[in-house]
Amino acid sequence: MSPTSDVAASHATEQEVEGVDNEAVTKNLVFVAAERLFALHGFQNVSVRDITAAAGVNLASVNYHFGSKDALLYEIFRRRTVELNRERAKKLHEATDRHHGSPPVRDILAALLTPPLKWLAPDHERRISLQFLIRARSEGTDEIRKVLQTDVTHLRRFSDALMRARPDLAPEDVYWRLHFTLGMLHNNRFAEFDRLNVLSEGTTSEADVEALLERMLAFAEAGFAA
Amino acid sequence: MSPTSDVAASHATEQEVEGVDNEAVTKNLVFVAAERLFALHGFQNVSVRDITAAAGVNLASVNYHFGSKDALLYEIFRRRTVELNRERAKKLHEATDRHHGSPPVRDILAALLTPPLKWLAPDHERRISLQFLIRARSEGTDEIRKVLQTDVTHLRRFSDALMRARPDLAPEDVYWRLHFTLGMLHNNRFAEFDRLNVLSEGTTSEADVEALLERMLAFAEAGFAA
DNA sequence: GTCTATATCGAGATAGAC
DNA sequence: GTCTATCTCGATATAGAC
Repeated sequence: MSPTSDVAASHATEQEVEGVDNEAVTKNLVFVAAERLFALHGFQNVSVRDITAAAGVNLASVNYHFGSKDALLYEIFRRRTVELNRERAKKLHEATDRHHGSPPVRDILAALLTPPLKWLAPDHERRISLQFLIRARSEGTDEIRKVLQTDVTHLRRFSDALMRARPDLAPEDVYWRLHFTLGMLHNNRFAEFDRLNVLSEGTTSEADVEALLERMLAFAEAGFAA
Repeated sequence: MSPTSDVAASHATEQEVEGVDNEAVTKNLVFVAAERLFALHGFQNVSVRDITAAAGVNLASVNYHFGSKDALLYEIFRRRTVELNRERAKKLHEATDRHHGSPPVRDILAALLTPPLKWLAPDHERRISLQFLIRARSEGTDEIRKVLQTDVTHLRRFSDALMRARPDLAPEDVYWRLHFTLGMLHNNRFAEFDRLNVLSEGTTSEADVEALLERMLAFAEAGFAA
């Protein structure tokens, strides 16, 4: 059912569909262009003009479709966060089922790290989204930082699971080690990879995300075992 | 030799000294205020007006003493980076002497992590400087990021030492694990601590930097041993 | 709904008085 | 050297034509 398959269809319907589609298309163009530019250059270094120019839409589109530049940033952040955390929760759930209620540390960490690492792959559709999320965490608006601080229910699933896996550890040991693991994850920024590549003279390649995930899991699992 | 110990001294000399001192004082007031505000709120969220108001000096001071807001940021970054890396290099040197040329992994990591962790102490003079440096790493100007990427000689001392300590590891294993360790370090931002405190319901305290250093060293050392 | 033109604001930088 | 007043620019947001 291509748009041209039935040109004789009612004119009114066609206009309606076109209108709705165009609006959705424009809004999405803005969303995607903004996410990309924010991820690459930082929120404050990208103007509404940059965004609309890159998206090939009108300057007023941002305010019309999202209300403000801040609100646009927030909407991107929310959508991608929900998306990422849903993947993580699904993997944690699967691991819990596999192990009849209490998966080992490695499986819990894998549920936490695999989704973002998959997003990091050079050809992955969400590659730029991950960079956006990492940036938003420290460069975002007050509203975003407020959400990050108060909404920790997502993380709690993982700390709870880790405590069940390691009941011998004091809770604060688990929290700190989870903090360290997240630090490793959030350091996966393009700029940091570039720096690492300079240091290693090109021998480290972040393109092989499977290998990188394995390295991170091994490092973090050993840290938890200590 | 306090300034009031010899009020009968030559008037000309006193004026000269006062002039020089006042200039140095003003410049330093700007430097310190800017470092603090940048560290707390981010480079882009702090205006020259904010800085001069906080420092209690004139609006034109930033441009007069530093040339521009960017140049001010750069000067703070350079001074603190040199300061931090000097402490680290000294510790690495001492460890190398202690172990007759090739210190173990733990001592190398301690040389890398102890100086910044000491700075993190609640009553430490450089507490805010560390937050500044962490922020500058991702939020700084292009010039700062360029320096970070090209000047890796400081880091190379540590990767070389680690390779000597673990000649059995492939160089890229060392580079990646160093990258992970630095990720842990750079995650020590106030905002991340706050979030961790919410998650742990106050049981994690970053105020005890000795304990935090020990935790980080144990985690990273285990990661290197894997 | 879309787009142009513009209002409004706040920023960094600076000229010129003292 | 210091400070006030101001220049200039670039930003977001929006009014109003179509």
